[in-house]
Amino acid sequence: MTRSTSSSSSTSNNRSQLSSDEDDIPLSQTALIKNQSPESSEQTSVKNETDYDSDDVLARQHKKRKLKKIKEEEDNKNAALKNSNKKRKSMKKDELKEDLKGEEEEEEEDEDNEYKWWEGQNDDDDTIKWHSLIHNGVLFPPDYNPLPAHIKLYYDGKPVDLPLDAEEVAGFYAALLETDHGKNPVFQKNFFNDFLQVLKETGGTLNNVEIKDFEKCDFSKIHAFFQLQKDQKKQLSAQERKQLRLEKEKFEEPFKFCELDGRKEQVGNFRVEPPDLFRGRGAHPKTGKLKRRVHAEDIVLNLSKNAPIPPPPEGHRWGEIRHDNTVQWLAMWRENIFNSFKYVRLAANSSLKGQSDYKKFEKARQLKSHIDAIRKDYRKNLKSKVMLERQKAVAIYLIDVFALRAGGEKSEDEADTVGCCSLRYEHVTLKPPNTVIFDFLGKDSIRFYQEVEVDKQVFKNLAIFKRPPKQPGHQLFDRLDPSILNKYLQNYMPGLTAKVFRTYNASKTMQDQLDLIPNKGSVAEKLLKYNAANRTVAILCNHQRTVTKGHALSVERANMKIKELIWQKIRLKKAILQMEPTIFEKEPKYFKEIEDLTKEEEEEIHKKIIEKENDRYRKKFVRENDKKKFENEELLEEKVLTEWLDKVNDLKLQYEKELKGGTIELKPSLNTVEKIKTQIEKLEQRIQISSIQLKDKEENSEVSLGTSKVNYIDPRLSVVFCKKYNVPIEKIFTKALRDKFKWAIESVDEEWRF
DNA sequence: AGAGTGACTTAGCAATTTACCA
DNA sequence: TGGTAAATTGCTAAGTCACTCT
Repeated sequence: MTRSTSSSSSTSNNRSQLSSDEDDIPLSQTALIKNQSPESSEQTSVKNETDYDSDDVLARQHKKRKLKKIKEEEDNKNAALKNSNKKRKSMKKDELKEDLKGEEEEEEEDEDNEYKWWEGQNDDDDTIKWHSLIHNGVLFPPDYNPLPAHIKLYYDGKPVDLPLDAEEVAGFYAALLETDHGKNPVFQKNFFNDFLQVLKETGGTLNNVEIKDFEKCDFSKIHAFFQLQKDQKKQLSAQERKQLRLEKEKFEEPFKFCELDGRKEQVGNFRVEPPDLFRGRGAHPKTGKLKRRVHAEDIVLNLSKNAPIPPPPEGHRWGEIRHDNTVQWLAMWRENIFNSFKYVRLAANSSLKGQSDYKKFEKARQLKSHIDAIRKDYRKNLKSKVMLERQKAVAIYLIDVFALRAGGEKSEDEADTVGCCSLRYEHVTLKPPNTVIFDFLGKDSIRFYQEVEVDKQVFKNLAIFKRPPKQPGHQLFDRLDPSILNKYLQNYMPGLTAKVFRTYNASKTMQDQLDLIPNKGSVAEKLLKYNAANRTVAILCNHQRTVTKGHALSVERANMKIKELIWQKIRLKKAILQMEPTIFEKEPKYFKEIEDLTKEEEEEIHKKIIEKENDRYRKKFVRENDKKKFENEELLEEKVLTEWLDKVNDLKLQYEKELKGGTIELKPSLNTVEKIKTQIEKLEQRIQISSIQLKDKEENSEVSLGTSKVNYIDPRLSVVFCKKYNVPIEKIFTKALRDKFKWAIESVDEEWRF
């Protein structure tokens, strides 16, 4: 038996795990046999022994026992899945949709058959990442779709005919014309250089227009065309959208999953990055450069020795086929901006990623039993006679207390950002007696600005590190780099590095914050407290986000809404007094707030409401007529609108009357004091809720909670919180996060602590 | 030890989907 | 029931850190 036949048949043993396709073709064979009917491919499957790639016999035997159990379970599942596939084949398309929906729910029930790596004993050796790996390669972006003939670049007012490859690049820029990137001179320069280069490679313009000057290029027609396309896409009906989405999904299906050690697992970024202009963050010297198209020839595939090799696109061949089971990636290529690698890897919910994640948090927890010694040592070493030791001590202090990153050296052609070890003179300002102002750009050019009080000795040391001849531009920690620091840290604990401190302090902070939350109140209230704890961590880690462009406006609106609610409440209270003036003596407190609303404020609110109402009716008028026009019905007359607006005017007059102390007219149903009071209570609740939401919104506007939730906070903390406080996990983890953190959700009890 | 490489995690923003409100 | 805002996911840039080679 040859190697390749042995592989395809051995994998067919496991294909029940992979029957994601509508038809029955196992993944391993779709790669081999194209356009073959399901029936015939089914017949080609032959039973075979498990066939691992590893030449390491010991490792093989070691794993065999574990896998055997899994295989048995798979076989059980096999029968069930086959049935469901048969059922599907006999169904019509629209029935299929329903069925797919139902099946997703079934998946949850199916979980007994799933591989739960966290339930077995975990072996520490993770140099071998897999024993068998089968996948369908990568999904390439579509070929360039040329512009219509009449859409062109203009140079100095003249239309330019570009070779397709150059047109594509021009299009990349045109798409960004109105964005910050498009307006950035460095971006423009880098783009233009590469654009000219491509133009040269493709033989220049087709109508002898010589392009020399960026300023003379007019991309606006291309830009407008893209805009039009976007708008048209928006116009699509819900059904058309769904159709497109389904088609896309079907197309992607073969790439979404792979087979890892016989199990079906999700692939993360199976799509090859499309060509585009490089969008560097911050002041990036290379921003705007052309990121070139990646072809099969550029790609290295990594899979089992005897796995079928997925067919490359027609007319192409793969760059290389590799069989390296010490790495997690399925495919990789070199990009042309930095000559670095891009990888296709497994999804966050995969067993490999899950295990790394688990190990990361366990490593951080391990730090608990060393942190006291480490802190004691760095306090002592702050006074060391040896400069290197002092620098280490201060650096670890900063990393521990302010959650700084390690701060590796960066090259000239990257954005100028720093971390702890790469801090420079100008990033730290000392304000006696012991205040330090940090001001620098960190990862992603996010500003780190903090004015803080530090340990006296740390302050002294920073002053020493800044002493002449040091001046702006010089390294603060001139004896240090992350590798020296990390080597030192390993003395305390194997695997201890600077980044472990971030994980440790983030999770520790979260635990402490959660401990402070009282177990009472509504779910909404508890969630708010959870988010507040989450926010503490995000602030510690300096996780920011740019305020959305509509933020100010939306805060404004929320404020207005609250004011309006308060006004409504006061109006009702006034109405009560009009109804029964004597009631005031009984509860003066209840009516006291009426005075809080000034005439001016009330007038303002009236104005806003009237504006809003007018607006609403005008929009309604337009909308209904649009609809009638579309359905060829008779249009509403202008008169109708006038009638509506007259009604609003009546309201306006009524308010004006009220403002002068006139009778408040309420809905007929609000005819007793009791009923009005109930209404007031409802309003109060709404005011309460809206105020809390607004506060949350404002406090969160510049803080990104997601990053710490995804990367730093041990998910088991959140799971325990949910269990103890009776909060549904769905309120805290999205579907994607529940999948990613399944190991945490299923492995923890209420007593667990970080 | 120092540069260079390779593989992995962490990061914010854009695009897309869902929820919500009148 | 459509339009808007919030939530979620997708994308890929930008870090960290181990390892290799000299």
